[in-house]
Order: sequence, then structure tokens, then C-alpha cells
Amino acid sequence: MIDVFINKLRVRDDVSDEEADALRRAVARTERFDADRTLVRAGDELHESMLLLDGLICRFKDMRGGARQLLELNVAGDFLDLHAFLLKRLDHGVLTLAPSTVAYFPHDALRRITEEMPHLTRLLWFQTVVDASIHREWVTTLGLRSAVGRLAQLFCEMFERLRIVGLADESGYPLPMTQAEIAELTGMTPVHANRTLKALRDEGLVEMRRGRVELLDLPGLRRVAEFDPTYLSLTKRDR
Amino acid sequence: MIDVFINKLRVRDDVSDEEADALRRAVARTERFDADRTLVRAGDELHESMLLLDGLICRFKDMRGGARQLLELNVAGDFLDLHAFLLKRLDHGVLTLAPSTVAYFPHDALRRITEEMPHLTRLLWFQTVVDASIHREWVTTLGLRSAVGRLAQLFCEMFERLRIVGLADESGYPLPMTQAEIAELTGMTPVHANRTLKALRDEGLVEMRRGRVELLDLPGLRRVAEFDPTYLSLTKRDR
DNA sequence: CGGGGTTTTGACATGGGTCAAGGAACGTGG
DNA sequence: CCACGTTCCTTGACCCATGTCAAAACCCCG
Repeated sequence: MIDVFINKLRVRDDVSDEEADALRRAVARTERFDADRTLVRAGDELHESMLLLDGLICRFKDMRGGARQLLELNVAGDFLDLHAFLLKRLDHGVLTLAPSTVAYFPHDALRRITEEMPHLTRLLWFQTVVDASIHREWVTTLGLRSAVGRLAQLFCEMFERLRIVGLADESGYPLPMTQAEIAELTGMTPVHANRTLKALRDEGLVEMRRGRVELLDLPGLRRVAEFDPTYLSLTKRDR
Repeated sequence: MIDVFINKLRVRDDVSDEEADALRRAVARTERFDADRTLVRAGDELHESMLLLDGLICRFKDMRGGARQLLELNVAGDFLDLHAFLLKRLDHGVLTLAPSTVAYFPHDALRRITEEMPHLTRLLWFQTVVDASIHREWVTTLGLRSAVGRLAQLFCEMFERLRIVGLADESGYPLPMTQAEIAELTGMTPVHANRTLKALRDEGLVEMRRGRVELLDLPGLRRVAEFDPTYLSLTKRDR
């Protein structure tokens, strides 16, 4: 049931059967949510962490005046708030963008893992560290890339992240978001997101139709984004 | 010698004497560097992690065309690349902004800690997780805040982070960076950073002179930044 | 077939970028 | 202690990418 996650771990490191079992036993329950549901609000005190099994979810921060920044998208196999195990209170909210299924890991169970299974603990720690790496790349995206570059970067990153969980192929992948949401993620207005999307379409690079990204020219897209996937740590090495 | 760090840990959680000793023993050596030295380049393979004891250091990413994004400032007591323990290869460079002293923690020693000292392991994990939290706030800053807001946010954050290590008081703190570096951090041009600094000065909020930030009106600055320090997790609670 | 939420487009405004030059500060060698 | 070069800061004039406002057009779903 949480096999998406375990398989993703195995892309980067070995996971023993005992470790996989320990993870499976750590799940208290799963729950299904509609699109557009706020699962956690910034500042909530949490006693469990959520793993996304299916759907599309994002983390976000609100600012005065109704503005909202989407911080990161999460796809099947991603922990949404593993860091809540350490922080206890989240600095951001968590929101479904599409109907989603979530598995809950009580912090007691995670703590037991940290007491008894150091290698598995490092694997979990690793997940939070890759997350930070994704944030860093996004800081660069917002600080340095133009509107076209930001969208190109987004589409390249999501391609890689969906591919390792088997949800993307060279032709494209599902990404059920509105243009307004894409704008909130890439730090621009909906109007400009729309125009930028049109520019990418006119150049024959990508197209977004009915919640799906069609990759028309992946190498070209990578060039526009200056995309370098190393920050995602997708290769195997022992740790 | 690494007491800055241990004291900072103790702001948020208890640290036993054995844990403090284990950390002290984990230090292989310390080294001193001039300003403007690149300590690590993106992609380098690392076998130790660095803790900043004194000085000012930043992480950065380069893009084609010579543009550079500064990702985060680091001050005394901060690990510069604890995440390298898990990642092995860094996705970013590390650069001194001022003369700095660094303590080296071989990954072997850190691994031993994760095998034997689960609570201390969680404390280290926690550090990387706060780091991600700082990145998230910066994503919001670049995505949502105006030029004035970005600088105000920067000055508010650095005040809090320097205060817990005893390097800032209500009057201000040292921040030995050029305006060009501030521009690279806040995602604007040096010229605009200069003008924005002038705006903050004219409003009587902050002033930067000879590598020092003078806080003229901290509440006003916080208002302009919409600053909320919870993301820094500066309060004590057990974990 | 009607109506909400989207997407698209146009006309115009503006924050921040670019280019260029002068001035202040500072370290270094004489 | 001064002269000089270098780096950093400051300011002006102009420009462009993106924001704003507003209205159509589209499209899915009931």
C-alpha cells in the first residue's frame, strides 16, 4: 500500500525486508480527500506525518492581503510533512490540488524507528534533505529565472519526480492544476502565467491541456530552463 | 570550542553532557579562511560536514551567464552542509563572505552518532529541517514580497538568528556583506538594492553602514516585512 | 441549455532592470 | 601620513518584463 514510497526509496538505496515491514507497520490509517481541501494549517500541532499515496498536494504560505505562495508540489510517494516529526508545528499549510489518498504515520511509530533502526532513520532523514534541496532549486528559480524559465523548470522537475514513481513518460504526465495555481507557485500573476504558457506552446516546447502536461520538445524545454536534475539525487549510492 | 552550537541546541531542547561530549569528539579539526573563498563547489563529493564557528558564509547556485543566487546566509553555530552527510554531493556551493572559522565533522563520526545516539541524531536531523524551513520562508520572500519587503525580511531574520547566538542586540548587528551580495541574495540588481536600502533608511527603519545593520525601528521593520518568526522554531519543546 | 469557474486577450501602468558616470571609502606601498 | 588604485556606493535617465484592470470566450457539469 505504501509501496510507491518503498520503491522510491529503493531507487536510491537498499531497503531490507525488515525495514520495509517496519514502515508498513508504522502506518496507522489512510484517508481519502477531495480536491481543494486544507489538510493542515500553518501552526497546527501535529502528532503524525502524512505520506501521499495518490493525487496532488501542495504546501503553501499565506500573507496578509490574501496572497498565497505555493512552496512545493507533492506527488505519490512524497512525504508531505515528515519534518513535522521534528518541528511539531508546521510553518506552512498543506492543501490538496486534486483528490488524494494519504497514509498517516504517528510520530510515536517514527520515534521507535529512530530508536531502533539507524539505517532506516537515515533514509527518512534523507527524504527531508532532498526536500530542502528542492526548495533551494526553487529559490534559484524565483530569484534568477524569467517567467518562461520558471515554467520550464517546473515542467522539467515534475517530469523527473513523476517518472521515478512511474507516472510520467516522454510524452507527458498528469498535472491537475489551474493556471491560477501555477501562478501562485511560480510567483507571477494568473494573466502572466497564461501568456507565458502560450509562449511555451507557440515555441513548441510544452502544452497544458485538461490537467495534463504534453512534452512536445523535452530537450528544448531543458535548455530553456537550464535544467540540471542533480539536485533531485535520483541516482543510487550507498549511505 | 563548538559551544556556540551546543548552546544553540540547548535553546530548543535538552542536551546531555554525554551528547555534548560526543559532538566535541566528532570534530576532526578546525580551519580558518579569508573572506571570499569558495569552500565547496556544487557537485563536490564530501566526506565531512562543516560547522561555522565564527564569520559569515553563504550557500549559492550559479547559472549560465554568470548570474548567481545566494540561497541562505550562515552565521556562527550553523552547520553549512550537514545535509552533505546524507546527500554526499552538494547541489550548491559554499562561500565565505567574511573571514570565518569552520569545524569539520567527518561523516564516519556522524554515522557513529546515528548508530548509537538516537536523541542526538534527532537533534541533528532537526537542524537540517529548520534549514528547510528557512528556505521555505525565502521562497515566499522571493515569490511574494516587494523589494522593500525582501530586505526588511532579511534584516528581521538575521536579527533573530544572530540574537540566539548572542551576536545581535536591539541596536543592531554585524553583517559584513556588500550591496552586490545583498542583491544576489534578494533576487534584485545591485542598483535596485541600493535604492531600496535608501528607501528603508529614509523611512527610518534600518541603516547599513560599514558591514553593520543598525536597527532604527524594529517594530516598523517587522511590519513592513510582515515578519513572523515561528518558522525559525526558536522556542523550547521536547522532541 | 445555463452558469460557474476557468482561460484568453487587449490596453495600459509600474516596479525593477540597464547603462553610465561620478563620488566615497579603504587598503597598500612608498 | 600621504598618494593612488580598487572596490563599493550612489544617482540619473531611460527601458522592459511583468502587473493591473476589464471584458470576452470557453468549457465542463449539472
